[in-house]
Amino acid sequence: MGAETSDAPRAWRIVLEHVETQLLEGALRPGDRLPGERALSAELGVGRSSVREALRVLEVLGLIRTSAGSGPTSGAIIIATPGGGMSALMRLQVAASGFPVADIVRTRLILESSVAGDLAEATAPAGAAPDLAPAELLLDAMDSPGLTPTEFLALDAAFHLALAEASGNQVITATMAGLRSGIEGYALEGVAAIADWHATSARLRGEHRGIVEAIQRADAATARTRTHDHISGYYAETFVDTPTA
Amino acid sequence: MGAETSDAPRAWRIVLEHVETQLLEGALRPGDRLPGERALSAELGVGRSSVREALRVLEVLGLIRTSAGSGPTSGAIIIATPGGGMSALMRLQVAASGFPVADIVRTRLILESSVAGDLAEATAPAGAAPDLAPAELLLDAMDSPGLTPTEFLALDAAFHLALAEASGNQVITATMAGLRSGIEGYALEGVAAIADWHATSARLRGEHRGIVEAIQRADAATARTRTHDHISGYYAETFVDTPTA
DNA sequence: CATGCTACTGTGGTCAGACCACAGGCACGC
DNA sequence: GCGTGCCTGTGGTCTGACCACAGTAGCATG
Repeated sequence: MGAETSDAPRAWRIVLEHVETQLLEGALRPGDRLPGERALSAELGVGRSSVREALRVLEVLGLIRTSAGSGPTSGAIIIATPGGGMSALMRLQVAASGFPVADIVRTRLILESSVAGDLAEATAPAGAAPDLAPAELLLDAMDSPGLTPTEFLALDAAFHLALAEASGNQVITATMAGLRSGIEGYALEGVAAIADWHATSARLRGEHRGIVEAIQRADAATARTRTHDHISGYYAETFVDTPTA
Repeated sequence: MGAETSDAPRAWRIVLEHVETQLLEGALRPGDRLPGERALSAELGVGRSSVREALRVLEVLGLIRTSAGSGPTSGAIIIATPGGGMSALMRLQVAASGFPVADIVRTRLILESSVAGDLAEATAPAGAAPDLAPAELLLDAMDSPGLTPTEFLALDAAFHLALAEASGNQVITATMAGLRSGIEGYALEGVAAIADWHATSARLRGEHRGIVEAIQRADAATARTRTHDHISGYYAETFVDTPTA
């Protein structure tokens, strides 16, 4: 059977909307399994290839996880891991010149400063402090001598992400993961532009400690400015044209 | 030919990475046409269905636009419209409970307050003011009596987006478009929870004017707090549990 | 009766081939 | 010179086939 004769929205979109509807109705929840591709195909009256195109989209967007074989863990399972989809989106948009790197950095500045400030404010009432342990573990790991710049940057990224996670805001966490992915390539290139990596990494480590310290001291204003300066300082060192806003 | 025997990453991913590489190398730029599906299939040694799965992903992510027929506008053309992909991602993640609505609202709060403040700061040096005309046109449109709540909310969303666009940050613009899409359904439901829509819409209109006024007065602090209060106030009215942070 | 192995079944992954609708370009006829 | 219709190439879709994989049920064996 060829293309639909009448109005016919694209077949794969039918599948996508069907899944979205099921999700909204609560008929499908994280952890549930989708019907098999062949079943979905028959149920919706579209070809299996169209079903697969829709599933591929859902997979890239971090909505489902697919695995072959049989048993309860096989098939397409609803998950909700926004980080992956966000990363793919940002990476490709940067590659396609849709997202200027400077805009990504500016957005990081806004988001991360805010996260640090909120974390500090949440620390105010003693006892209700957010959990910074994961972030501090990463700081310790970054102190280990002999790290290559690449390894260091990976830990650096993980540290910033750990702060976002500590804030408990999943949207911000996923967005930051995506932003970071989008400029990962540039960050690695930027290392080459740094004259004295040893000095720079030492400074970065110190700044990280300073941010955590300000948060734990419940000093929101300092946490914000230190975060801001930390990020803009790094990009000022690696890029010629860096946003200062 | 069936599934690959050896390690073989999934075929569609090969296509995706191929396009991404071409993009990064500059071999493919916005406006360019991708090779036809059949050509790509032959070139990369994968089936056409696999090529299509990859193209579908790129399409949903806002990287390409496809159209049938012949001529220079047919085929898959590189575009970079991040808004669409971001919207799809957010909408589906909310549907799948990956993104709590409260987190989206909190993120809006951060982003939009910051945008308003930056806009005000950019206004400081006379003459270099950002272009708020599109936003003001929307405000005028919102003054028209007889708007249904749905129409009003659409204009409201467009107004907030216009501010983001005025800031010139494409990442923030796209992200805000996505955030908005993610909670669109909730916003519409929320209207029902409002006792006096007439009074509420009048208040919203006034708050919008106030934000623009503060920006034009280059009063960043006021622009920030007014934006913050505007957003959190609206959600406080429509939701029971609204973030106040 | 307990245990280990094997064949089966259902799942996604992939490919090949076919047909359709659509839109531009070209050649022919007027 | 101009208009009309065919031709070709494009995405869009479907069908049918096969493969690799993993769990499971059933059989054979101790």
